[in-house]
Amino acid sequence: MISTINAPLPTVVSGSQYKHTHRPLVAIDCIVFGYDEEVGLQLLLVKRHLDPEKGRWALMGGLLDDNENLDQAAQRILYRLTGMTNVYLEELKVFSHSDRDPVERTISVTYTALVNIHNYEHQITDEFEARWFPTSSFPELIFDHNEMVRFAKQQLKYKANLHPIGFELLPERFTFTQLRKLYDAIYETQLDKGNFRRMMLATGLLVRLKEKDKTSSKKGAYFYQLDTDKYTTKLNNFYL
Amino acid sequence: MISTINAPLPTVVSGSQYKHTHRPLVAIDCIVFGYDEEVGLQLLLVKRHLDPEKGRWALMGGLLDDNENLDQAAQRILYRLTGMTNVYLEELKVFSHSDRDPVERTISVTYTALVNIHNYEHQITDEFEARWFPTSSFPELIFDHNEMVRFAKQQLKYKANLHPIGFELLPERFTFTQLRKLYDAIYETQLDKGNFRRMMLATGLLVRLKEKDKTSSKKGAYFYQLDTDKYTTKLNNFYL
DNA sequence: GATGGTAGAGATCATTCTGATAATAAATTA
DNA sequence: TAATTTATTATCAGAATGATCTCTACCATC
Repeated sequence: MISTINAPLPTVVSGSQYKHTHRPLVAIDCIVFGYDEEVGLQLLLVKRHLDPEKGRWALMGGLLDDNENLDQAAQRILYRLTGMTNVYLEELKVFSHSDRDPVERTISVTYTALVNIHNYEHQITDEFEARWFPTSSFPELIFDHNEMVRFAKQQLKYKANLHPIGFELLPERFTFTQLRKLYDAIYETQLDKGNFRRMMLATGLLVRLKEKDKTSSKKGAYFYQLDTDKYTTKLNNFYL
Repeated sequence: MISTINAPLPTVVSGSQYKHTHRPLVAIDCIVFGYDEEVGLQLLLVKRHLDPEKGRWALMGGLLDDNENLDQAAQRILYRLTGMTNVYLEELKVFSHSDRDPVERTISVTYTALVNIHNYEHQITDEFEARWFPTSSFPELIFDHNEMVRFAKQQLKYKANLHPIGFELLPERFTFTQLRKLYDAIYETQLDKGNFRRMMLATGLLVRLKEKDKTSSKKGAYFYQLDTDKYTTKLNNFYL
């Protein structure tokens, strides 16, 4: 049996506050994945700017403020530490081990995002030395941030299986080879060209453009583009 | 652009605390689903025992204490309000709208569980008037608890699609008809008998017993039992 | 004791999906 | 011209799926 099972229940209201002494800080940590064809799947990190562990690499994190919910806090924190705006962040999991932060009891709500690195090339600020690292090799992180990243990577593979996820990571126009290489990076494998093409086409989410990409082949590969309408309705209806 | 995006970042450490004034309460709310062949899918609720909204129906909720993480808090709270022990609780989502609790800023981490009602028939205490309600019609709940239940029901359908979930809801020995009726309840549909049997057998998770259930048929239906070893390894390997 | 009802347990069949492999197409280079 | 590279399409066998039907055991009733 767990040790705290006999701890007291919260007591009744006094005035306009609950009688409860334990008020932890609530933090948000953002795990942002990007993709680059040269270096593969990438993870965005910043240098921590406060003690303890000042100067070490960490996820983009901050504390929940008054008058904002967690989604808003995640947006704000990511913006203040990296300059990125309009990132689609999704709640991942709460990390709440009682001494995960040595300074003070802090629980952390993690958020994940997938972004196209090159869309933010010029937007990312240098203030906190935000930098991309390959997901296969990045520095040791503070606190339990390593565990957070491990969990997020698992979740990414899992979701990519079910959702036609990952378009966020590519340029607006892309070839099948580019798309397949992205999936290869996520799964750390090599998918079959023909079958991958058939599978992706079967979703009906791709629109073939007239132009071809001649950079990586002599024949030239058609550019494709996401049918954003179908894509959003598909994502939204997924839970039905 | 969101309104709080220019709010301050957390400041540096002073002594052994972060300089941050906003310390919300952290609550846990448990959404427990049960199943009964007579009445279908059920939801466990308790009468709220403190103001405001005292006496109204609510999810089993409480506040996070020192020296416990959220998983432990969820176990403790569920035990103190219902008497249930050893329930497999899973984190669902954090609800954090800044005025979701009128008394004081409180964020709530929700947990879900699936249990076999009849395993807890005698364990559930009367102290907080815990009661089962059909998921199709239960009383209006306090705060944002209705929204929490809605979200949990969606999630349940979604997961039942992918995982061979739901065995928690049945007695240890069950017939195919019982199992199918449970899935019918979750999906609010009528699945085909033959195909359902074939599908479930294909998972290799069921063991046929020698005995038959004669209550609902003259011929008698074989009892089946979950191969718990295979089941747990399957669940654990799902994220790989 | 023949008939029909009921619920369990399988069988069958057409369709689709999937993985693997091969064939074709278009351009470049040796 | 032949070889090479990458893109694209075709083919084929096996698995999975949905719909429908058959068969079995038992009971009730005429």
